[in-house]
Amino acid sequence: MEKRTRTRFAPSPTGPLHMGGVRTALYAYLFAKQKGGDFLLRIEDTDQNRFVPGAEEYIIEALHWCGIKIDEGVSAGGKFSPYRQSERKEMYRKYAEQLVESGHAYYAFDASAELDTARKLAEAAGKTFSYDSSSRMNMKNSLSLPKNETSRLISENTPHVIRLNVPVNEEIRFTDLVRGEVVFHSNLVDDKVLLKSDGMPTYHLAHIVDDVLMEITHAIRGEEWLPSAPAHILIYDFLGWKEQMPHYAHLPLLLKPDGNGKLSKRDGDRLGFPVFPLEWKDPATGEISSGYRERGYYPEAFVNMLAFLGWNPGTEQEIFSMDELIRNFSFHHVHKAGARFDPEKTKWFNQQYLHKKSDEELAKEFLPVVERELNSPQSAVCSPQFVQRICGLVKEKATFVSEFWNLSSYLFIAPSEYEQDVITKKWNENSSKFFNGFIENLQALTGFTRDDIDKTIKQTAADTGIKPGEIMQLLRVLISGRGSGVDLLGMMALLGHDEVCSRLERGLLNVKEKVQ
RNA sequence: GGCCCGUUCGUCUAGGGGCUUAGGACAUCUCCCUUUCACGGAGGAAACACGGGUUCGAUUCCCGUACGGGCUACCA
Repeated sequence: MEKRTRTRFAPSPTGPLHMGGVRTALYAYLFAKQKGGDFLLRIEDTDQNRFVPGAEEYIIEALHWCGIKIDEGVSAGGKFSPYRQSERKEMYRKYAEQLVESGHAYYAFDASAELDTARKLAEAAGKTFSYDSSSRMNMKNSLSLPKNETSRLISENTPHVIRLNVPVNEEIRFTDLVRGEVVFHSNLVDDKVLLKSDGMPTYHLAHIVDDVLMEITHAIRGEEWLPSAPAHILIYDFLGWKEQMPHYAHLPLLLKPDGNGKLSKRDGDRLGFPVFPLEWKDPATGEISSGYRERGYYPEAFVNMLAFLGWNPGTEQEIFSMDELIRNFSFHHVHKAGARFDPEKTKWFNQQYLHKKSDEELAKEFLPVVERELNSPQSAVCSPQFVQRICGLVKEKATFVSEFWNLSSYLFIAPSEYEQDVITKKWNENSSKFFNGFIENLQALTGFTRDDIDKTIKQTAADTGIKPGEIMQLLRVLISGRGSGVDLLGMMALLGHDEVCSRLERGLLNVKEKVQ
């Protein structure tokens, strides 16, 4: 029987989750769900120096906002608890020691100052220091030191790490889910630290132990891990875990919209788009980084956009719900090259989702804004029905609900000022003639549908011998104060007979004063 | 510098020896619709990094070069 598919997202709580991280989580989630498996959240907090308070909560909230459900792990619990590596600290030593015993790892006593010296020395010679088969016998470790010396140092509690003993002249190969077969030469892999002197494992050891213990079947992570993958393959092998080793998938990175390099927090500030799903306030500096949620993006749009950064369905469909993404996701369609991020396309996705919402749904979002702006929740113009109709009128012109108020405030509040440019340019004796007649005809009207209004305009124009085109924009200004806006006839029908007539009268009065 | 990964319109990408006049989307331009703006519709401009092979034939396979990215910590 096939093993149950289990993927995990394993971030470090060193700050807010970057959108690249969200995408990694998303792909892992999509794959697990497609296979009917589990998606776990594991927190990799083995570096106490980089721990940032609030980061873990942020990660959980961000995944939740995106609609990525955690089946197991931090915040959800599960039978492999705990899921925070700092709480699993004691479990890792055993495996590191096992590797030392089998000769696949060794104790190293080099102080950080000594390592620095070695690096500087190499640098001066135009080389890069690497703690590996070429240098390890010149360093202070249980391979280079006599046995009794090692025992003495250990018994005296000399600070030490455990390093991987990488074999010489071996080819290390593995199959990556997005890149196919990848080959590395062992001589180029350094003797990575497995267990730090504070007793904490490094990422290299910890993620392997946890992935095996938690029965992870697919390890999905960013491309930055590809160079250390051979070391990981070696560790699985040395621990006797070849069978349990998950399939690896290394995802392409997200690149800056302009210039060189990978997408960073600074690009967002510089180019004015969020890099984070949620707003984040740095606890140390108080600095605030904006988030997609606070900018008014729908999580569905954000997720849809993110899914397409490096993956495509192979068809021409672009709008995908989470369920559709789950059904269609495939590593075969994950692109190998890094993806340059385009904030413009993100807006387009949001616009698509906004347009798909019903007027009723939009009204629910917009009503609180209206009440706040008008400062009077009881007002008749605040009625849900009225707001809903405005949403219908305005949504085609918007990308975010947050634009609705600017696009429609004149429907709630009669204008007190009138766009002078338009009046200056278009107002003449004919207009005067037309509007005098128009107001009378309007007042006599019993019905007030778009059609009724349309007919009245045409009739009045014909009677006064004026082309409708000459007065349409003036009519708009008289009623809304603005030279452009939502569909004019729709707007008048919505405002209703009495409101339109009174706005028209006031507008006319105002214009006549100005013109004389 | 060394090592690894990559390279199709400005951007995200489809395609992967002949089905291609290289398809779609964003952005851009033109027109239509709307007597506004937007939406929508129609159309335009726009790409296989370069050089060698392999082959009857290469954007597709191989090699090299260039360019881009990543890694090169007791960080993940």
